[in-house]
Amino acid sequence: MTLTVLLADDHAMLRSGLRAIFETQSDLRCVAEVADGRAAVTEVARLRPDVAVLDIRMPKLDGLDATEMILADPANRTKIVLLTTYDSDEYVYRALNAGASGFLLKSLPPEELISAVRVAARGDALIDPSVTQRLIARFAVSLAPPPAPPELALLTAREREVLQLVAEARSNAEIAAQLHVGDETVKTHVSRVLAKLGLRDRVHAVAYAHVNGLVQGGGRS
Amino acid sequence: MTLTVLLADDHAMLRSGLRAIFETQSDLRCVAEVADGRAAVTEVARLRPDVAVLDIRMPKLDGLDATEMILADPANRTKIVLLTTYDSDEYVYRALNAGASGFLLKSLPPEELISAVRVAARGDALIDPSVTQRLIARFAVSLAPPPAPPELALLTAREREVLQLVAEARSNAEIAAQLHVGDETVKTHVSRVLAKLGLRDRVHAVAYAHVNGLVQGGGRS
DNA sequence: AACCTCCTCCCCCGCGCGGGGGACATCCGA
DNA sequence: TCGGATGTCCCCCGCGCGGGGGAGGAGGTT
Repeated sequence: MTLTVLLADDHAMLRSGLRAIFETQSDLRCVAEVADGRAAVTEVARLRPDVAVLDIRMPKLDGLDATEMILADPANRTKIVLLTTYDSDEYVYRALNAGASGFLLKSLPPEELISAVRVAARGDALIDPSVTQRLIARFAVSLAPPPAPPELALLTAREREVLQLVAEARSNAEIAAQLHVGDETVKTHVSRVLAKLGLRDRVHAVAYAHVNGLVQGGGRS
Repeated sequence: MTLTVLLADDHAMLRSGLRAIFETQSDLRCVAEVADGRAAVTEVARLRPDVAVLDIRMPKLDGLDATEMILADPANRTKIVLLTTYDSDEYVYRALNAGASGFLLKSLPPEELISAVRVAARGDALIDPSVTQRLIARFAVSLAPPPAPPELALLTAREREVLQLVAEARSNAEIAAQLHVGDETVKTHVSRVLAKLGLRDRVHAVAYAHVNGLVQGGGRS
């Protein structure tokens, strides 16, 4: 399986260099070279390469805008690896938001770039280590799971357990069976949960649980 | 300049394997091997290695807790590289929050681990590509709404509208008022939605909507 | 014209659900 | 030792809900 690569950089010399590097790898094939972002977008749409390596600083359309345009079209399956000389936080932020699969500095050893292309092609992502450090510091906070609302502390362990099951749309009878208790017991627990959390009915309970991240998949965010 | 490394894993075999790998590198020296997290903490404090490679699953104290304890002491300049077999999001979150300089899966090729140790030693950070991808996805929440399930196409515009409101735990009467129609109409819509989506009742509809990201703040995820 | 989809509204009927009570057991801390 | 919290089970009652029908009108295609 050979991977097709598109190269976009406004310096012909750098393009030749990268192309030479890629050609040392039997499984990589450089199918296009372009000198600006607009050409990158059109050529990606035409050739559908597996990976596009884009410089950020380019004429007409910079690498970030090109990334956004390429990934905005769901017909494109091309993975984007961005190259830059300067690792400004702003660049990184936009690149990740646009959905790039790689953010690398030009100071990176060539063999790392090769490996990054393969990583991107298989659907994973790679960020330059010097950037990763700052990224961790800055966004570890934003990964924090939604804070558990304080009123949850009012619930007993059993009640939280029941709430979990209610959130999964289980009926009282199903919950009773699963917990090996009578359904009247479940009704009592549910009633207490609703009273303690100030919810009207189990429908509100389901929404509450999902909004507050008490359930998996839910709520993605 | 030779880098000193501490190795922590509860499997002696894996330790030996990693040690052997490190010893192929002239600039790396494995100064200690420990089998649990508590020993890792004390040995790091005693030996002050440049880098500590910790397995996450360890007796007494897991790698994450050990990382937190080590980095909590400002006297330690040791960088932490975490190893794990499973890349649960919870692990990643805790690792990054604790300030680890590396988060790698054991499936990683050995030479990558070597390079990760050097990266960590110079103050940068490296995250396993397969994890990075999800990290980016989570970071760029706005651009990664969960793909809408195909059966949603079966719904008419009105029905989707009603489903939205159902997902927000609105009662039929409330929905009727908001849409300025009779409540019997709403009942019809809800019935059609349930039938088309194969859901038993509105409770399931609420869970469905949240799981599939039809509501804001659903899922966490 | 006939036909279809969609939105709208109406009927009856059964049932799960939630609130209002109460009861009895265990465990634990005052 | 007494009480409080918790978990378990039971009663009755009202009601929102969902399925089963039916029906009319608007807007579109054939």
